[in-house]
Amino acid sequence: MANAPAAAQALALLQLLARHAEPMPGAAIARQLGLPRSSTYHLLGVLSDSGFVTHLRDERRWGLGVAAFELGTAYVRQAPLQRIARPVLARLVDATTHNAHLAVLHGRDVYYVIEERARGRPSLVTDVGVRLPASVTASGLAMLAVLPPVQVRALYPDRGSFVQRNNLGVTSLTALRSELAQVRKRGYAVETSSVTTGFASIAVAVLDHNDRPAAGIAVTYPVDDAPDAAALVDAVRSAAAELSTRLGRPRAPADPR
Amino acid sequence: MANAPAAAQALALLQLLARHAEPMPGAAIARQLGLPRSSTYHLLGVLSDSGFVTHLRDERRWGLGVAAFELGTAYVRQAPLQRIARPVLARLVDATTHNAHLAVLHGRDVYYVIEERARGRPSLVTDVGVRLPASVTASGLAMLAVLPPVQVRALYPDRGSFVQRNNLGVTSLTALRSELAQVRKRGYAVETSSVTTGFASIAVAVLDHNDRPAAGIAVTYPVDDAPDAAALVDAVRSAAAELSTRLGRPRAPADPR
DNA sequence: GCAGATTGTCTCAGATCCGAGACAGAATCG
DNA sequence: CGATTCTGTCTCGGATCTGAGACAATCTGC
Repeated sequence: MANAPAAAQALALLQLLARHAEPMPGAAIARQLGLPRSSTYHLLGVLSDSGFVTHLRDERRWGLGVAAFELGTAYVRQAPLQRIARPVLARLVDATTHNAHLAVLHGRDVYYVIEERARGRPSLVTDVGVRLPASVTASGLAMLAVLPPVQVRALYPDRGSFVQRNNLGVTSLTALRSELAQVRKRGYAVETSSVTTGFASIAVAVLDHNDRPAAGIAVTYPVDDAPDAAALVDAVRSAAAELSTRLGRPRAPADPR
Repeated sequence: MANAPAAAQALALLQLLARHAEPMPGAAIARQLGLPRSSTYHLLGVLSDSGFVTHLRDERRWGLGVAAFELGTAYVRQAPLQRIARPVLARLVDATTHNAHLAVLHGRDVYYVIEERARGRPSLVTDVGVRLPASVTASGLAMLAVLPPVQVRALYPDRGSFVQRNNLGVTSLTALRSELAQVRKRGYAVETSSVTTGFASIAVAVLDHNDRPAAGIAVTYPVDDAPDAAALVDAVRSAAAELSTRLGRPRAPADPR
């Protein structure tokens, strides 16, 4: 399918603004998008007419507008991912008898969108609406592992970007990269006690049709249970593959060697 | 400025999806946007490639994607409106000695993005992050009053759309329209005790360069204080005009006759 | 206060896109 | 089970856009 280049550029502009902590000057937007200045101001005009972008005239900068906010909250309300994921997680919970959850990557955080509790299992901190640092969660590591390295680097520019939890979790980009290499090698991510002391998680990324992480799916079990990890891995992987397929990805994630 | 029609259409598509409670079939999207089917699938392709839209293949529907979510939360994080509004609200609080807040319209709710407390005044329910039904708040009424009537009707399709608070607030579209007509006539909105018993608010909409409500700005005072309402109205109106100008609107809102 | 830099607007023609409609596959209906 | 409808993909030429660069206004630095 051919592109609608102006549409793609407008979306890229929005994503550029979303990645920055502050509104940006028009020329910086053009530069970072690699667009002619006239085309950029053209797009900014279209985006501001529809409310996606706000021109802060006195600061001579451009930032996201209320329509961007509305889009984000409509996503949460409409919950397209959850609609198809909920039955998948319900089956995963039934099959494994452990809690399962679904999270989306959100900057350096994960944001939990489904928490499915197994019968007789305790509620966990990974409840819907909660955010946790991606680098200390299995879901987060699974998703980070399938991002291009430059994007991981952009997320973690310095040691100050890292947050630990329960005194656990990597604290440098080198350590993170090493961790992510292991995730890729295994085909799944794990964490033990860094989210909830005494609990461990196994997670796999759910990939969209462009092989980007749409979500991470995980099960959490008490360390003392010592369950059949290989069986859990298979179950989580199957669930992730099913979700990917339903999101339009042509095939399941490659099995590890 | 001429249009980039594909960009504008892509944004319109996103807003259409945001307005619907559920993902939509491709042909329905085309129909409601008044676009040729091939152009619509074209745009859906661009939008799904960038993650703004998700194709739910089994349901044969299209819904918002994770990139939409990221945009919304980037808006909240970046807070372009708050950046320029905060000093304006601080001055408003100083000048009036009452609490002031800023809210954005969000479907049938208002969402509070700034709460500026005056010295010696109590904290109110209208704290940052809180949502309240627009029809029971002064800020909400002020913003609804500047929406086109068809948009107001779309927000409130039936009596079930209305929510009261403290047994106050309109409960029908006819009553709402009447209320909004009064808001327009006065040039500001008021509510008494429908948000917090014993407190009243005066609000004015902050308009963007297309005369759409970017936010509502309000002061809240105890009813028993019986402050100089005309002075409060002037102060709120000035603050709203200042914000509108900084958002690129050419002139302040017209004074009422 | 002035020169230079930056921001934002505008023009218009060569380059490129958009969309009517054909087509194929899948789902629905009787 | 076959007909009909719906979904999604694809082609290609007439219609329209994109972007180089000129210009004006504003800001910054000296």
